[in-house]
Formats: sequence, structure tokens, C-alpha cells
Amino acid sequence: MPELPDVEVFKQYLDATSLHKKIDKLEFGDDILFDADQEVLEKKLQGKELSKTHRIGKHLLVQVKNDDWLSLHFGMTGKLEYYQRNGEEPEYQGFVIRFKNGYNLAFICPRKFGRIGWVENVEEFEEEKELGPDALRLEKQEFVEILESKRGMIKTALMDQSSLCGIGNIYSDEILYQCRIHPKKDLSKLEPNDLEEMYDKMQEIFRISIEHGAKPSELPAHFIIPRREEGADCPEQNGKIERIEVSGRGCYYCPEVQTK
DNA sequence: AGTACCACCTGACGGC
DNA sequence: TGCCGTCAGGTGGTAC
Repeated sequence: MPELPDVEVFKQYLDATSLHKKIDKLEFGDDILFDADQEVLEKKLQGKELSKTHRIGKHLLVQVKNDDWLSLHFGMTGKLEYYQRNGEEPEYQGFVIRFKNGYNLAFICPRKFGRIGWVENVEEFEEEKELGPDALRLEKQEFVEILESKRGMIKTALMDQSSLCGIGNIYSDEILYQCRIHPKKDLSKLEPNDLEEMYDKMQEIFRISIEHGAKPSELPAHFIIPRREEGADCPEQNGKIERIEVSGRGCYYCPEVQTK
């Protein structure tokens, strides 16, 4: 699930449910999920409240009031769930913040690829993680310059978090589908014009997706994301969706449409 | 710098 | 029903 639009939706969800509430206690799941020392987290969070959030690519930072940031990365299957503490708890809880109001905010992580950390300096965090500018916040000119300076397959470049961050496997497919560009197209063969158009499409795709809660089933009919299946009908022409491998990831595209 | 592979984990699904 | 292979929207490391 969690690429830029998903994480933006998580951010909005956390903002709407979990800010400015007294934290009672914490629960810790599997150790493997924690980059930060659990005792440090206890000390930093217990009795405090969350004051604001900041998304950087696929990372969500959550500020503890008058202190530093909790960092959440969702891996492939992570998500948030805010629920009343009275009955059964959700499965796969990796980290739970129990508020004094009787509600919990849980970091759910079945596949354990997610990570929870503590960040004292946001700029240093970006450097350590080698994150390029956020794909939703960077300007068009910067986007074009970054991609013009790279070589190789366009899909791989879009997913490289050190160039620009937030785009993952499925949204790179969506961007290239809507730009009618083949995923393996060599970057050096694209015109600046193509990149400008790609920036506009990317912004539009993110905006629309976030508006729809980043749920594949609720995306507009012209999106390819809901049809990630070999042989599915292309939304636009008579073609069938095909699956190929691009840098080790499953890539879905329409050979009829993506001829550039 | 770019690519190809492997590893980390667990669940779902299709074939036999 | 059970076992097996494959796949899944993440990143990080190695070697060429």
C-alpha cells in the first residue's frame, strides 16, 4: 500500500484522530520493527501528546509536543488504525499508542518491513536516508533537472528515492501509463517536454489519488492501478495489460498505449 | 552510475 | 486437505 499518496492519507488520518491527546502508555510488537530504543520511546511519549505531522516521501514524521519526531515507515503492508479500546484488538500490531481517552493508535504491520524510529533533526534524517526532494512538493523545473541528469530506464529512475522520494512500484506504472511511455524507455531518449508533461501528470495523479483515499477500487476509470493483472482490459484502448519485470519488480503496462 | 540478485518477513492464491 | 511455488505497493547490501 504505502507510497506517497497512501502515506499522505495516513497523515491526514493521524491528524484527524490522534493529535493533542494525552498518551497513557505504549505497546511494542516485534523488536525487528524498531530502529529506536524502546525505553527512549517510552520516556519521550508517555504522558505527552502528539502535536503535528510531516510527510517526506513515504516516511511519516510525528512530532511529540515540545520535543522531536517519531518516524514511521510502512514497508509494504503497514498502515495505521485508530480504534476504541474495548474489545478485540486488530491483528499484527507492531506498535500501539494508548491514549488516556480510551482510544489506541496502532501501527499495523503484517509483513514486518515497516520501521519505527526517533528523529532529532529532520534534515539529518533526510541525509541519512538519502532522500531526494519530495515528489509532491518539488517544482517542475527541479523535477526536469533531476531526471535529465540521470540515465537508464525511466521506471527505475522514478522509483529511486535518492533522486526524488515518494514514488514506488505502482505509482510509477500509473505515471508512465498516463504519459504513454514504455516503462523501460531510456531516460536519455526523452525530451524535456516529455518530462514537463510527466511532472504535470504525476501531480494530477497524486492529487486525485489522495482525494480518493488512495484506494485502488475508488480511483477513476482511466487509471491503470485497479487493473494490475495480466490480460486485464486496458482502460483506454483495446489492448490487454501485460506484466514484465523492471529492475526486479512486477510492472504492469499496456503495450498498445505505451509506445513512446 | 546503473543493473542484477539476494535478503528480510508473512499471507494469499493457484495447481496438483 | 495439504504441500509447493509464485507473487505482493518496501528497503538495503553485494558484486559486476
